[in-house]
Formats: sequence, structure tokens, C-alpha cells
Amino acid sequence: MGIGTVSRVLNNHPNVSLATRTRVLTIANRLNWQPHPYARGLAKQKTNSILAAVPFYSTYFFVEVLRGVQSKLAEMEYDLILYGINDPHHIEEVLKKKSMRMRVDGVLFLSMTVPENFVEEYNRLKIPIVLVDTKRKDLDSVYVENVKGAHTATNHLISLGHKRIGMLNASMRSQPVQERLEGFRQAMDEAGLEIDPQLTVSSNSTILDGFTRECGYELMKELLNLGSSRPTAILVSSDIQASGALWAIEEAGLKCPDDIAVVGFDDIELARHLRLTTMRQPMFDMGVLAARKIEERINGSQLPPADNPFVPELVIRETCGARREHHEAPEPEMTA
Amino acid sequence: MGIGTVSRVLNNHPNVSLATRTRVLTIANRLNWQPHPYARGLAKQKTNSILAAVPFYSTYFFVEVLRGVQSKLAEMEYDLILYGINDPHHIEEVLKKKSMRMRVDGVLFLSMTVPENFVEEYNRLKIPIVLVDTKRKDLDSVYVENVKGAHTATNHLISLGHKRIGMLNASMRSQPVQERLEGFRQAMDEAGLEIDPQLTVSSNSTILDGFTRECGYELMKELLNLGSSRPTAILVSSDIQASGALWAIEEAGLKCPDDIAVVGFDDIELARHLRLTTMRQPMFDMGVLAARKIEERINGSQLPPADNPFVPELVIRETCGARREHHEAPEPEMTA
DNA sequence: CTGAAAGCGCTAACAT
DNA sequence: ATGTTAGCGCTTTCAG
Repeated sequence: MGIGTVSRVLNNHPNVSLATRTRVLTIANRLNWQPHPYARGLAKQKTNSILAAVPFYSTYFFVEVLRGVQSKLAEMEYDLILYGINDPHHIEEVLKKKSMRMRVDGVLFLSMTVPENFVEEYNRLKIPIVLVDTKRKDLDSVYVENVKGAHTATNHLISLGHKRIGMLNASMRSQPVQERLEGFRQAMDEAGLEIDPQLTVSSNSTILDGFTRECGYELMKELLNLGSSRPTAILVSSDIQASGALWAIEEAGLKCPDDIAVVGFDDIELARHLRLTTMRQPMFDMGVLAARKIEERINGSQLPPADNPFVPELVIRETCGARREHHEAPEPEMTA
Repeated sequence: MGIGTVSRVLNNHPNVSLATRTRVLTIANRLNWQPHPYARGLAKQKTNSILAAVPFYSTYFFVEVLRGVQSKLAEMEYDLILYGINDPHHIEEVLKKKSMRMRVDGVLFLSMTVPENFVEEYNRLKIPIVLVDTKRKDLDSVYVENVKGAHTATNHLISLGHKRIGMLNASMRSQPVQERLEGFRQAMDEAGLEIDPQLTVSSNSTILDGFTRECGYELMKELLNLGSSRPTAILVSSDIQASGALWAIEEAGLKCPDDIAVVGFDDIELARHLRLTTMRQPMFDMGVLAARKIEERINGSQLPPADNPFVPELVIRETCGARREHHEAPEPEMTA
């Protein structure tokens, strides 16, 4: 029996008699045989693996997304190669040198701005890219509708009767932050509420674009220093910052829902603990979709680059003041 | 100039004149050339990538470890293939079918018990395995000294004057839990303190071996139901459970350091928020070491399988009662 | 020191 | 339907 035939059954080629097919299969099974992925890859010019470039710092978010990615990828018999970018400035250098080129059939960028020349090069190599948590008109993007989300969050606060609402932001350099601020503005406008510039603060920290507890803590202190003209409620651009803000509030001897209500964004694990009202992002599902999208491209889809927006969902807990009683028990664990 | 020569310079083969070497290098650079990893892998019988099998649920711990692994691996020019095991029962099936066999030079198992036949098979294939956060006499293992850690934690509580100390455990099926309980016992013994069996509770939950907030919450309620014979301090086998325990304490209208002190284990991110005193595990460093160990094996080390223990470090915050004042500011962010 | 040729394990095109 | 053969892109003898 020729080696070619074996190859055929392994690749489900039609021209193989059922007899030989089963014979090959059983013998392969008995020998515990598996085709060598590299040899196959070389011959087929396909690696059956995709690269995920992630900023390692946004832990909870990216873990959830990756869970989704990996789960879909496993189903597709693809491997996930993880590449953590610690210093955003080194993205290109790193990805170049790593000769990730011929090693993967596609690449996923999470929460990262892709360098222009990188896009060009991968374009030339016909290696598709899909973005997660960022957006670009010329690439497939999977992201959350930040404007809408912030809008919803703000409306919630408004519906609770708040008038003096502030927004505590991370760095305005961050695209999601800009969008979230925009949503806030829209909602305030629509409600005919004044936006006091004093109450709209943002970070100029270079550390993680201001997505840190410290940033939330410091900015909240500023807000609190406003004294009687402080806001009665604030929207915070991320849960992690909200945690810092809550800290500042507590430290100032104030009570969270009563003296000042807060709504976060993300619904990271911590949020449940803090009983933080927030906008949930369907991270796992975003990961699954991203994997699907990259697959479509790999399989030759020529559709124009598409947006794949997800709508964040308002999770009402206690920091907004809408629910003041304690629960009997903690919320159920996320399904693992 | 022959293809062979090119190959030689790429592999730093000595027999190449500096003249041709630089010539090849510059031209390669100009063409933006990179050797094809699969072709190279096929020829050299080496993939230059390692597999990390991780249980996706233990998020924070594994992210940190992986950060370490990846950082070292990148340095070694190795790729990291991530495989998330959601259902522990499927480990072998999954890894078999994935034909991970010839695809990686080594495998890392995080927080997981490796199936026996898996070990045998990889042994036969000469693909080295190293364990992280678990132990096996016949494999290299990188882990934390749980006995010592629990001992230290318990001693801390004892030094604070506590006599009625309890321990709240996850499932006794978990190796780390057993070890932590052992450390607790030793410390109590050495101090001549009685261990009230009522105060040593453990979970029989099958969900994540009881490493959940709910588990901590429920077990703490049991402890609290003891009324006046309740412990004045408890050691909890993990931070995540400690968070649930704190919840139960609060819900019962009790105050944490005052009515009952608690010390956790792990130092997950959450711990800072909760101001939880806990035992820190050097997760990143464990990852780095694991990567180094696997590299040694790949490079043919024949040393007998070795233990690589790390000693956990006591992090004193407020739930133990040793520091009662609030901080001026939150602790600095972990370096990312 | 360098060129030529065989081979890594598989796929795909071409015969039969 | 199946056997044969020529690559896939690189490494590695073996000559020279």
C-alpha cells in the first residue's frame, strides 16, 4: 500500500475505497500513528495555528477572551500560539524577529494598536489579522460598543435621579476611553443635563494608559476635594479604576451608594466583590467570534473587513444605589 | 553561493568565512528573509515550541505563571502553545487527538495531575514534561512549599496571641490543600495548641476542588454557627475562599480583624483589595524557572528529576489584625 | 571553506 | 482506486 494512499485517507480524499480506508485507519490507530504536523504544514503551506498577541497586563479581560478563542480553535483543530507583549513599543521588532511570519495562518491582536508596517507586511504575506477590543476600518474587528455602553450606564445613573454626574476616565489616548466619554456626553445631553467640566477628569498616566487602581484612587480624590460641589454619582471608565475610586471614597469617610454612586465598566471578576454596578463585556463570546472570523479569512473569505460589535450589558449591583439590600449569598461563580 | 552555505551561517556553523557570512547576513536582511520554522523543524527534528497545558479557571495564578514562562521562552526563541483544559477528565483524550506529539519539544503542566499513560507515552517519545504547582517524584516539579507556608501563616496568627485557631480548607483531594493543612497542624503542635476538630473544616465540592468563593462562604458560615466556641482566627487554604469567608463574616455582622482574624494563601490580585493577609507565591518566577527546566531537559539533561521548591512569603495586611490603620494610599500596582 | 545531494514526513499531480 | 514521484524549505553529510 502506497504512502500516497495513506495520505489520501488522512485527508479524507474521496478517491479511496472504503476497504483500504478502514484498513489504513485501523492500522494507523494500532500504531498510535499521527501525521507529523510540520511535515504536513510544509507540504500544504499551512500551519494550522494562529498567533494571539496580547498585552499581558489586562489579565482578566484577556484571559476570558483567550478562553473563548482557544475553545473555538480547539474545535477547529488549530493551535494557539501565545505571545505576550510587555512593552507596546516593541511589538513590531518582536514580531518580526520571531519570524512569526510563516509560522501561523493568522493573527489575533487583543487590546492593541497594530503598527502600520506590520499590517502592510502581513497583508503582503496574505496572513489575515483580526482585532479584538480595538477597531480599524481595514481589518476585521471584534469589539464592544463603548459609546452605547457608557450611554446605558449614564442613563442608569440619570434614571436614579442623579443630576451632578461626573466621569472618571483613564488616559484619553485610549480609544475605548474616548468612546466611553462620548457615550457619557450623549446621554447627559439627551437628558438635558449640564456636564460640569470639573467633574470630567482623566488620567495622563503612561502606565497602562491609566487603567490602574492608583489612577482611579487619585482622580477620585481630586473629585472629592471639590467638597460640596462634588458629583453625586460618577461613571468610571473601568472597573479597576472604580476599585481605586471606591477606596478613596471609603478613606474620605464617605459611603458609596449614599454619598456618591459609582458605575464601572468591564465587569471584571473583582466587580462582584465590590458589588460594583458595571457594564459587562461578553469577553468569552468575543473570543469565540474572533476565532471564527480568523478562520473565515484563512479559508479565503474575500468579504470586506467587517465590524463585529458586541453590546455591553448593564449589571446592577450595589454601588449605584439601585439595590441597597445585601444578598443572602454571593453571586454564583462564573462558569469555568 | 550554495544554499548549504546560507544554512551554515544561519546556524552559526564555524566553517564559514567572515566574508561570506556577512554577505549572506546583509542580503538576508535586505530581503527581509527568515528561515521557515516548519522546514527547519522538519529537518532538525525540533519544533522550538513548548506546550503549556493549563486549567483555564485558575485565572490569576496561571496568568502570572504563564507570564514568566513566556518571558523566558521568548528569550530562548521558543514559542508557547497554550492549551486550556476545561474538563480535567478530558486531558488525555484531548492531548492525544491533538497529536501534540511531534508538535512540541516539551510540555508544561500547570496545576494539574498528569494521567499516568500520558507520562509513559511522552517518556517513550522523549518529550520532557515539567510540572508546575504539583509534584511527582519522577518528573521535574516547580512548586511552592505549602507545608512551610501554612506553618508560617499559622505561626503568625499564634504570635498575634490567638489560641482558638481554625482552618478552612478546600477539597482534601487537592494536594496543596493537604500540605497546607499539614503545615497548620505542625505549627499548632509546636506551639502546644489544641486543634479543635470542629474548627478544621473542608469542602467536598467537586467544583474546582472547592477553590471557590462559595465554598469559603459556606464553610465560614458553619464555623460562625459554632457561636461562642467559634475560632478567633482562621487560616484559609486560598485567597479566593478567604474572600467568601470575609463575606460571611461581614454578613454575620462581625468585624474581620477584631472578631475573627483571617489569613489566606496565594496572594491573588484580589487579596490587596480585601486587605487580606496572605502567603504570597512567586508565580512569575515559578514560570521562569519552569521554562528553564524544560529547556535543560530538551537540551538533553540527564539529571534525575528534581524538585524546585519556592518558599511562600507572608504578606501582612489587615485581616490578621497585625496592622489596623488604613494606608494613606493603596499598595503600588504589581509591575506589569 | 564551500557546493552538491540526500533526506526530514507529508501532499498533490500524474500515471496506471 | 492506487502507486509513483516531485517538491515544501531547510539541515547535514560528503566531496572537493
